[in-house]
Amino acid sequence: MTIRTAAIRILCSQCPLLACEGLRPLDANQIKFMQDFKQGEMSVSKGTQVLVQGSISPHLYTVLKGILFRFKILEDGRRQIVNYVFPGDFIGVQGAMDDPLMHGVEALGEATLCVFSRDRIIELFREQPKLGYDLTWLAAKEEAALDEHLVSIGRRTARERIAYLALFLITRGVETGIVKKNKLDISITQTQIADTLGLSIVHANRTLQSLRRSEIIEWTLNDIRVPDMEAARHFAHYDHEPGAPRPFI
Amino acid sequence: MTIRTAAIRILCSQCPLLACEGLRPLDANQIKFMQDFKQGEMSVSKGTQVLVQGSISPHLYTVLKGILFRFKILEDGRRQIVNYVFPGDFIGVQGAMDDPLMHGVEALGEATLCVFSRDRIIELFREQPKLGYDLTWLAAKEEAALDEHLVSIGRRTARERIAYLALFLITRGVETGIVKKNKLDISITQTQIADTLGLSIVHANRTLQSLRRSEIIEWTLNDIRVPDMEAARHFAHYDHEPGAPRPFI
DNA sequence: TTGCCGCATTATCATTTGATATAGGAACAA
DNA sequence: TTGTTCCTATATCAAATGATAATGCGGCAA
Repeated sequence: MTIRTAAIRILCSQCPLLACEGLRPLDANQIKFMQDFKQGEMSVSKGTQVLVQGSISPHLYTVLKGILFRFKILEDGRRQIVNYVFPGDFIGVQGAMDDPLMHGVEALGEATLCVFSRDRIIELFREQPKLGYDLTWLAAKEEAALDEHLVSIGRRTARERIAYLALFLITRGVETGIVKKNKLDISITQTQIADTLGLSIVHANRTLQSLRRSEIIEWTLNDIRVPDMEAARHFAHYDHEPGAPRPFI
Repeated sequence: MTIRTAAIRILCSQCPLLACEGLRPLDANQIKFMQDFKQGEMSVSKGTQVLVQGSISPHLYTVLKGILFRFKILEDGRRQIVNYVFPGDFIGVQGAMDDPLMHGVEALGEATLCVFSRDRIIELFREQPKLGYDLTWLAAKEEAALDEHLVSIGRRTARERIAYLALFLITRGVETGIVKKNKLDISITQTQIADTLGLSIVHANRTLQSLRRSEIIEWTLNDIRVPDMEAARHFAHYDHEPGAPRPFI
């Protein structure tokens, strides 16, 4: 659990996301604006909570590197992971602009984030309408992902759910250009899988093994492998393919 | 299943939403802009699909009157209702700006909608940055609602889920000013409740009756009644209260 | 090395939830 | 009136999932 905040070391013109296949790069003018808008950087280690449920955060973030997850906790400790956060994603808006955060965000591994000031967000809408539009676009995508998660938990069987999650994560990886085709290096525990899909940990384990034996999904602490993407998509009733390049700010 | 599209009869300056308690009214300048932006109106009857999953819709809508729901269907017919849509809500953005819709929207009863052209949405961001910001705000609220639904389906028991949904709907009703305190006139079938909460219809029925006997929730085809809101919130582990006025466009 | 801790695994048993079938009431149209 | 259709309600049985407990293994720090 380490947090290292830093002054600006990475110039926006050198932003690693600009080179990221799957992400739509900003134009020169936008980069100039963002350079001024950018407040700092933050590097965190595995397990660090970047945003804490119930706190009020004056910051918004864009993920530069690493994968994180968003979650909610009930007072009695039950946890639900609501989505995963990939490079290029923007976090901190969800829920409300000023109120205490209704969810937390934790890093799955090493991650670095770009820090913005919440107060200044309206400037972005005024001075860079296209970026404002892009923010709405990203929010719409997030909604679409949450919709799909709801279908999974609500209507898919345990085996379908796990296959769905594997496909979802790999597809997100492809979309952000951090992975090639059918294998994603990502460190997710079975407890986290269970908390994502509304299963008990024991049942998640059972189901994982069943899928392994059926050679549909190979999922370890280190990576997810899908031998036959098409077959898995059919099995999970999930035929989402990587789409248009995602904007980011 | 009736759809009546009409030329503009309601001037934006007379928009029923302006008088709606719980919604934050537009200023004169914004109203003028929206009047030009508005393309028409649409009235639909109970059961009508306003947006059809898989189709490409050239329109976006603001709900003027009535309650609708968003849902997704798998090829084999399994349905998941992902959220409910109240007056002041903006629909059609979720999922993507150009691609085929990944969800449908159906009216729970009589409803009327304000119609906008999808192509022109970028104009709104350019000319009315504050309204663009409001759209993002609404999207953030939608995400927060979906997060909460995920917690319900994933981690709440069947009884908690139904209590949660009752509270959620009543609170939404209060927020948009269409209801007073602990009773909401809304026509939802048990099948729809089941499809919202990831339950079978039989189990939804069982649970509904159990909650009725416990005097926690009274839910009929015509309305939802919660005798003791505080007790119900405690029971469902859901303590969301109506918040700041919602913007709309 | 030793001991601790996080994670995966397995077994056994209890509980929740789903599937199927059937019936009754209300609304509505021929 | 009769015959639909939609919705709620109930019963019975089967299947999926959860709870609890115990084991093993690898990493890591004292």
